[in-house]
Amino acid sequence: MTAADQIRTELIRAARGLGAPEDVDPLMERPRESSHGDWATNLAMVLAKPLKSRPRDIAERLRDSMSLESAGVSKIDIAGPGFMNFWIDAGRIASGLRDIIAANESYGGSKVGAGRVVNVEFVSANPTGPLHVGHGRQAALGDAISTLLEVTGWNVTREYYYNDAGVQIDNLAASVEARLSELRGKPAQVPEGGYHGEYIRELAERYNATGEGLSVREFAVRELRKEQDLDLQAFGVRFDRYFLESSLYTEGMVEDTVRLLVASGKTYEHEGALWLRTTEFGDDKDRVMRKSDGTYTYFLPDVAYHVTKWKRGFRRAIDVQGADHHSTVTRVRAGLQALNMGVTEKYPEYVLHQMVTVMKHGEEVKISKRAGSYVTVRDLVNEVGRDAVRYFFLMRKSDSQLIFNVDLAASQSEENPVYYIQMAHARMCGIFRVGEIDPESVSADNVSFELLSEPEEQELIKALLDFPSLVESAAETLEPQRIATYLLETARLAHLWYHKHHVLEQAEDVTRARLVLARGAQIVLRNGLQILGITAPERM
RNA sequence: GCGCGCGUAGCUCAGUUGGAUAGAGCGUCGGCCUCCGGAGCCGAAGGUCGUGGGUUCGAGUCCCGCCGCGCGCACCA
Repeated sequence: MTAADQIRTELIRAARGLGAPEDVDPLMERPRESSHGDWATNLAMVLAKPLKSRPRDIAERLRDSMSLESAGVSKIDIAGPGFMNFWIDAGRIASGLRDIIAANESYGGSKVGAGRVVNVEFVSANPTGPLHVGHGRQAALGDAISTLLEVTGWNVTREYYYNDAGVQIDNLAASVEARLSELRGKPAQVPEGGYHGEYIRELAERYNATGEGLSVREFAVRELRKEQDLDLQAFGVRFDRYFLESSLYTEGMVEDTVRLLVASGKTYEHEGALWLRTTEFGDDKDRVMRKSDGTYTYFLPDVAYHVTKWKRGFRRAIDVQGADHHSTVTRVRAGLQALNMGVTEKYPEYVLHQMVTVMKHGEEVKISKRAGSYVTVRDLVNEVGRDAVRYFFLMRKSDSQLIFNVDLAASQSEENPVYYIQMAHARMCGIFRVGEIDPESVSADNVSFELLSEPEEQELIKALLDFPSLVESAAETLEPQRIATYLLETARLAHLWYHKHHVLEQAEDVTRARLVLARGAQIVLRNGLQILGITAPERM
């Protein structure tokens, strides 16, 4: 049990003694000001109303009835409007390192997910061209969110939905056919809404050379799926399942969904089209399901697809998408509600991300050679490396626009946050290498933790001990950028400590204690990077 | 026009889900340093948190109006 947990328990006991409600749940927080102690609670202010007393009076009575020697509390102050500030012995704080060493790879994780299943769908690009930077942001986000859920005890399925049916694929096929026709000496126009990138020409050439007995359409989709898989591999993202939109048609799920929606009475015919009353579920206008030409709009297969998620047992599903798709949110949910099959209202959850702008030498980069009108994920990975691309995509919260500074991402200097964090980890490894010590052999037994009392040591240790609660809140809010920010700050503290205090060649008990701290920092930095899908090199 | 998102230091952005005197990096100014692993370290200046109201012990954070920017408003995805 951590010192904070002990204080909390004791606070609850004391508060009940004063007649506080049964469900009293004190909030423990770390004051940002060090003169406010190591832990603080606002409990006395919260209790002011129910107990009909002044916060400061309540705080005093709480203090008087608490016994906190075993938690290592050395002082309690009452400050401001009624905050209670707790000071903990330096040695007691440092002894928390024991948990880090013991947990090792699993430090930071928890079991709050309790093994429940969750489906995380991301990237889901149309197989109509190479992946662009927006897909890259989704890949980094989706993968990090998945890992966050995994380390907090969820059973995650990473899923990719291929829109391999519908109008965009028709456009793709027509575009390739136009280039093919050119190759064969008959000039042709790429159709309206078609694709113009260099890769379309390449596809036509390859089809012309081999073709392999496939239609242009089949060939193009197959080749582009292969290419997207290579992009994702280069980025280090793996999926557990690929779901093909076309299978929804071939297995009759689209038809089933239409039938069930009609049966629900939430549909009507108008001007030859079939509409769904999505306005009954919060949409601003009703939506067409089946067009007057008999084909379906995209949103119907989307609903059918999410029905399969529900039927496959996923009571929780998360979709990571670009914010330009945000209008699908109410529609898909409305469709699921209209089916009246018990799907929860907020199903699926959405993580929407804003646009990515790529900057190089102070100017916006808009085109790639192969894709023509946009920058691809592979361009970025080739230029700055996988780790930097991952970090830069994850350093901002998803609903902020993101400027990707290629020059900074590529630089091998401490101004580059990825390099800075990895360097901190490598430095910790360097201590063990120079000292010829196997880090796995570092033990917290018989260590004099009170020797880790330098301010830089205490700051670093507190940051390391905050890691598990940070991971939990990042997982709960689906916000990996919190991990990115935390790692940068923790790396800074590790660098500061490293510069000021030497580990090796000190008095033996000092060296032993500091090795435990170096080991703790190494573990936390490594585990944090792992959540973001970034490597933790041992030397740089 | 309607919907969603964003607006925090000169620049790029954090802000633990409502807490105390709003933080970091870069840049600027001043001063040290050459250290297990590399130009690193210390300090200073810099703010009406877009704006006007509201909610309460307490608001950058929640609610409403306005301004600015982005995205979306198809029988496209």
